[in-house]
Amino acid sequence: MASEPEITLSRRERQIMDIVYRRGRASAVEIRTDLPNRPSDSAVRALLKILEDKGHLKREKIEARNVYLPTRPRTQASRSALRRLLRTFFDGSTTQAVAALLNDAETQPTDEELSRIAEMIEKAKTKGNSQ
Amino acid sequence: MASEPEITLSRRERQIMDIVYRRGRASAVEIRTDLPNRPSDSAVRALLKILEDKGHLKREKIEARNVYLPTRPRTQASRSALRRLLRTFFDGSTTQAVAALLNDAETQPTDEELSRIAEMIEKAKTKGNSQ
DNA sequence: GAAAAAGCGCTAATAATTTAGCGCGTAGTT
DNA sequence: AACTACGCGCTAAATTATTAGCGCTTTTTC
Repeated sequence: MASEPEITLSRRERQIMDIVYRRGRASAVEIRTDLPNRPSDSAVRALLKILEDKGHLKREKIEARNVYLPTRPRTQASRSALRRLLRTFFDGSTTQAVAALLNDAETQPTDEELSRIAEMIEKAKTKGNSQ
Repeated sequence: MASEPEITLSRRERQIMDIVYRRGRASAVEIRTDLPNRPSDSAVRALLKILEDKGHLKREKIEARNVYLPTRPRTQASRSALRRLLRTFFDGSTTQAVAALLNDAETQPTDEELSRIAEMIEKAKTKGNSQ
C-alpha cells in the first residue's frame, strides 16, 4: 500500500509532466512555451510520444489537434509527490511540513485561509480517529 | 524574489541529492545503499564528484572518510521544493495542499499532532497580518 | 609491520536522453 | 483548386548521463 513504484523520468520528461499537471491538459505548443531552454517543436513531440508510450500521458484529438493529459489522476500524483517530499525534507512529518508552509512568506495563507484550514483540522480531529 | 533559478539535475543526481537531504549527510557507501538499481561503487563516486563540482554538495573528510552534505540548507531547499509542488499540483494554494495532507491516510496526523498544528495556525493568524 | 580490505577518484566506454531535419498530411485562404 | 501555414511524427545525429575498470592510497587485521 505504501510501496511507491519508483517512477523514474528523465529530466525533460519530468519537466513536461509537471507542465501538464499544472495546466491540467496541454498542447505541444503550450508545453514548448513553458519549457526552459525551449527546444525545437519536433523535440517536444518526440518527448511526448515517449511519454505516451510509457503510459504517462494520453492523447486526445480535439479538432484535429493533439492535446495531452496525464493518465494518472492529479490527486494521486500529488499525494505521492507530497509523501516523497515529506520523507525527503520533513522526516515524514506532516506537522513539520505545515509549519514550513506557514512560515514561508511565499506560501503563507491569509487570515481567511487560515480559518478555513482551522476548520478542516477540527473536522479531521473527530473523524480521523474512527479509522 | 520568487524567481527560482531553475535547478536541473539529472535523474541520478536528483536521487542522490534526495538521499543526502533525507539523511542530512551521507557517505558514498550509504548513498549507494539507498540508490535504486544500485550502481557500482565508482559510479556513485563519479556522480558525487559531479555534484560537488556543480556546487550542490560539499565534502567533509571525517576520520579519513568522505562525508557529503548539501551546500544549500535543508530549510531553503525544502521551501523551494514545496513551492514548486504547490504550483504544480495545488494551483499554488497552501490550503489545498494542507487539505491533501489531512485526507491522505499516509500523512494524516494524529489527534495530538492536529492540536499542535491548530496552535500554530492560531499563532500565524495574529502574527501573519502585521506583514 | 605485512597482508588484506576498503576507500578513493581518474579515464574511457556504454547507454540514455535530447535534439533538429525533413517530408507528409490537413486545414484554412484567396 | 492552388497556395500557404501549421501541426505532425519519423529517423538519424549530437549531446549528456551513467557506468565499470583500474591502479593508487589509506586503514584495518592478524
